[in-house]
Amino acid sequence: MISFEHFTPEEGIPIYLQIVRHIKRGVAAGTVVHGDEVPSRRVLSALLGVNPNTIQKAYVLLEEEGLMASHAGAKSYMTLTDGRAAAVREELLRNDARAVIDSLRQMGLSKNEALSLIEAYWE
Amino acid sequence: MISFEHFTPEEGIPIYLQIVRHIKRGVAAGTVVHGDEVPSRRVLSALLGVNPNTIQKAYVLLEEEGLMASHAGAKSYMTLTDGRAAAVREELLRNDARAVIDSLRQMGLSKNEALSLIEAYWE
DNA sequence: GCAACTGTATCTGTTGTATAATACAGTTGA
DNA sequence: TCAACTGTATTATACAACAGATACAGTTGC
Repeated sequence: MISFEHFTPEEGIPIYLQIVRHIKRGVAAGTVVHGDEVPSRRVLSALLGVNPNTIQKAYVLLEEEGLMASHAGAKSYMTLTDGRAAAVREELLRNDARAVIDSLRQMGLSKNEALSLIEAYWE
Repeated sequence: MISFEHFTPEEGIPIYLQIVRHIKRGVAAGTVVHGDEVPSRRVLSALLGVNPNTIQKAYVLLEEEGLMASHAGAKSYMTLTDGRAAAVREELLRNDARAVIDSLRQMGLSKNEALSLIEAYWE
C-alpha cells in the first residue's frame, strides 16, 4: 500500500497535482513499485481531508500516463514496467534541474555559485 | 527603464505573477536598481499583448511589498534600499534551493548526487 | 445473496484569472 | 494653456480550475 505519511500539502498548488507528484516521486525513489496497492478514493480522501473527486482527478491523470490501473468495484494498483519507472525518474530530475537552473541563471549566478547554494541549504 | 526583452511567458502560471517574478529576479540580479523607471501600464500591456488590468495587478503586488511606487499622473519607479534588494535576492535563492532540495531528497538522491545533477544540466 | 467495500459519473458552486469598455484625475513638457 | 501622456477606479463578462455533494454501478468475500 502506497504511503502518504510524509505527504505535506503545500498551498498554491492544486491538491490533485500534489498527489500525482507525491506518487511519481515515490516511483522515482523506488519506494513505489509495480503491483503496489493504491489507497481507495474514499480512504485517501478521508485521510487527507479532501473530496473523493479530488483524489479521482489525481488517479485519472496517473491512469492516463499508464502508471496505475483501476477497475470498477476492485482495488487499484500501480502498473510500472522498469523502463516506465526509469522514465518517470528522468523526467522529474530533468524538470527539477531545468527549473532551478533557469531561475538561478536569471539571478546572475555562476555554476559554482549555484552548487555552493545547494550545498549550503542541503543541511 | 526595466527591460522585458527576455521575458518569456510560461503557461500554467498567471501572467501577473510572472511579471512580478521577472522584476524580482532583475532586482536579485542587480539589473534592476533603485530609481529605475517602470514601464507604464498601457505600454507594457501593449508590449506583452495583455490587458492593462493584468499589468496593474502585478504592479499593485510590487507596491504592497514596497519595491515600487506609483503616483497618479506620473511615471512609476523602483524604490529599493540596499537592504531590501538583498532581502529579495535571499528570498528567491532560498525558495529555489528549498524547492529543488525537497524534491531531490524525496526522490532519494544524496547531496553529491544532487550536485552532480545540477552540474550535468548546467551546460 | 448480500453487506461492504470498490470505481465511476453528473451536477453544482466558488474562486481565480483575464478581458473589455469606460471614466476620471493628476503630471509633464512644449 | 493644453495635448499627451501618466495612474486609478468601476463595472461587466467570460472562462476555466478546483472542489464538494450526491447518486449509480461493479467486485469481493463471507
